[in-house]
Amino acid sequence: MKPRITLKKIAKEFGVSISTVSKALKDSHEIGEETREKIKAFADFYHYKPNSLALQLRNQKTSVIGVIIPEIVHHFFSTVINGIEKYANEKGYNVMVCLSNESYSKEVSNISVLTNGSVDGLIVSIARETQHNQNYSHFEALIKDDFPLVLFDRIKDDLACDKVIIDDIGGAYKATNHLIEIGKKRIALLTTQDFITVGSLRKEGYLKSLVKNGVGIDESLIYKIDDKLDLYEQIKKVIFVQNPPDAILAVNEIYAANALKISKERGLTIPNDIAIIGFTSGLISEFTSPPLTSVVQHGYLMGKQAAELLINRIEHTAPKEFQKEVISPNLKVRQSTSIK
Amino acid sequence: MKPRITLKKIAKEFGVSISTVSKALKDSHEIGEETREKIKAFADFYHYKPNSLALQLRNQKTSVIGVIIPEIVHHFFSTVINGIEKYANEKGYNVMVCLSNESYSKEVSNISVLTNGSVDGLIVSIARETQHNQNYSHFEALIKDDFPLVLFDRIKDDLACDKVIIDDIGGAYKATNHLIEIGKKRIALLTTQDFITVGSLRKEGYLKSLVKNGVGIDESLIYKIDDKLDLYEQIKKVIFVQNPPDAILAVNEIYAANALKISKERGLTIPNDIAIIGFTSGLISEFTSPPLTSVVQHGYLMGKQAAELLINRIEHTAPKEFQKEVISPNLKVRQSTSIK
DNA sequence: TTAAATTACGCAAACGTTTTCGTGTTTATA
DNA sequence: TATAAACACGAAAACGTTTGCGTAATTTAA
Repeated sequence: MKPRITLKKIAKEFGVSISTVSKALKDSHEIGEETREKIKAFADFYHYKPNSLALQLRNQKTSVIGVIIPEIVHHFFSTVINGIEKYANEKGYNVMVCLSNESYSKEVSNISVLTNGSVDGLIVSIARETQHNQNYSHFEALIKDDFPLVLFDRIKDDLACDKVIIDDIGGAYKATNHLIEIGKKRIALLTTQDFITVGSLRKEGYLKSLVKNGVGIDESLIYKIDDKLDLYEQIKKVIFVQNPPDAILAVNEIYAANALKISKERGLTIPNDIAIIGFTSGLISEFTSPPLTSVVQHGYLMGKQAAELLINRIEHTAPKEFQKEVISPNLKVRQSTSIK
Repeated sequence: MKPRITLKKIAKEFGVSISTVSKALKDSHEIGEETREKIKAFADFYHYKPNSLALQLRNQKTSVIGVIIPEIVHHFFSTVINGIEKYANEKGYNVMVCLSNESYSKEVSNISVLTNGSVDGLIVSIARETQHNQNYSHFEALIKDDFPLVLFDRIKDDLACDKVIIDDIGGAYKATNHLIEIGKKRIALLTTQDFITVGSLRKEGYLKSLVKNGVGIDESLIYKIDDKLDLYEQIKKVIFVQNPPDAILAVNEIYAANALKISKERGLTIPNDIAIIGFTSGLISEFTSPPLTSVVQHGYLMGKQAAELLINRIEHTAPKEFQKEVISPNLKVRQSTSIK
């Protein structure tokens, strides 16, 4: 790479000092008109642009936001990033994305690298492994230093920072209510293992609805999918039984789409024999046949809000108390639950 | 945010010079054992970490890679980022992601911001608007300065830089051959407008296959979808005609999934009445019914290769001539083309 | 004609590092 | 005992900016 042009080089060119050049380029009236103009012309010709590292160091501000997410090949997370990027950009910030790949140690090292001065603040969705081993000391250290931090989606409630989450309980509650309204009684829940916060919250909403509607809770209808085992086989065990459920609430799109596929394989008609709802973030639900009724998650809005909270925190325009924004999901009714 | 601890502060604490502290922390034997140990203990206690801005400025190296893509809410692009991030991380680099949103001016400003010293190199997929107005001067400026640059997927052939692309011609060729092999004759092409490179390349592969197999080219079977108009209505015009095509090759997943849906609405059986293949990158094709045969694009590999080319360029371990890597897509045959 | 005001610029510190090259003190060698 | 080597540390430059302050030279006012 060709060496970039600097104030020093321009200064040498005209035999003036660096400060003269700097001021000239900023149209300071301290510098004589003639000098100013020739310096500006020269700088322009060589496309002078101030080195941002130097500026960042001097100003003690990078205008970069770090984002750490478990994975990026996931419609929900990429939507969130989109929201973050959009808002951050409007406010003059850039975005640095790091992936934890659900790994605790990667999350720790990402945080360590990013907080060495490269970013002004951090937006994080916690890795699965971290949620599992419950070790949040890397976050606590940030908080102790008042480092601007926003947690989203996968959060830890007792960490003292801004947060933005989806009302998972409400989403699952709405969805379950809907299934009950269309006459379903034996509603299976396809969820994750307990340590995944969103999974357990959605379960809570599901249970709440059952109770409120006077439908008995049948623990045998609650299936906890283990991500390490074969998905297809696990869901098969839900559907290929003597007396399959008459409805399924799945905590994500993939579970729902597989449930749909397997139900059809078993010859069940949808939604009459079995109705299906999934939490969604992607496009799959739209293109299955029949299309899947879904709890839609507004990732873009989530990203925007997270960025807003963070930037307010960075720029000290936030209230002293930490905020917790809750985003309500919608129920998008499609044919997998519309009984004529 | 609490002020971070610096060499200067440690130096003051012990009444030694900054250089002594720096050397002590690096276990230099220039510093006496006793001084060294107490400095290290102190630094450790206060979690001293060198400020990376300062290091970057001094070393004239950021170890950050800039990535500019048209959009991120797109399975293909997020897969590519995943590949970039993974490889870059292994090599000690971080990734800064910017979105052009298909806009020329946004692309220009992104490049301008990132090349002001914040990144060591750039990986870019060109915005649609740029491809349209054919103004590549912002790239030419980079190239003139020998700024490390890798273009992927949406490239411009005459720019002198490393590139990685998918063999779109080959992919469409394979797909069309496959349709002909299963006995189809009136194969429609659902493509983009001509200025989108990938669209026109895929068209080329399609035509090449028709010619090679002695199937006549019927221009009326080539449909150029306008992204600004309603997608559903445009595809409807392909299928709801007196004599619909007996096969469709769609240049992306969404076109294919919609074609499938509309074909079913019109009462056509798939694949007997009409076979469908799409270029894919996401998960939709897997969950439609029937699942869609697809040309799969290996975004992860593409990202990895782009990162590899770039880092070699940055670290001067690349050959002088620019490389052009071509990735061959696979044909994943599913039921939308399997005639028993 | 002299004092005051203005003009046009340079110096140097600051941001936080690393590293080369001293330099003064102690220890070892002849 | 004189000299050389080893030891332990500091000064300063360099990366590229910005900015408060100082200061010559010139112009203005009295």
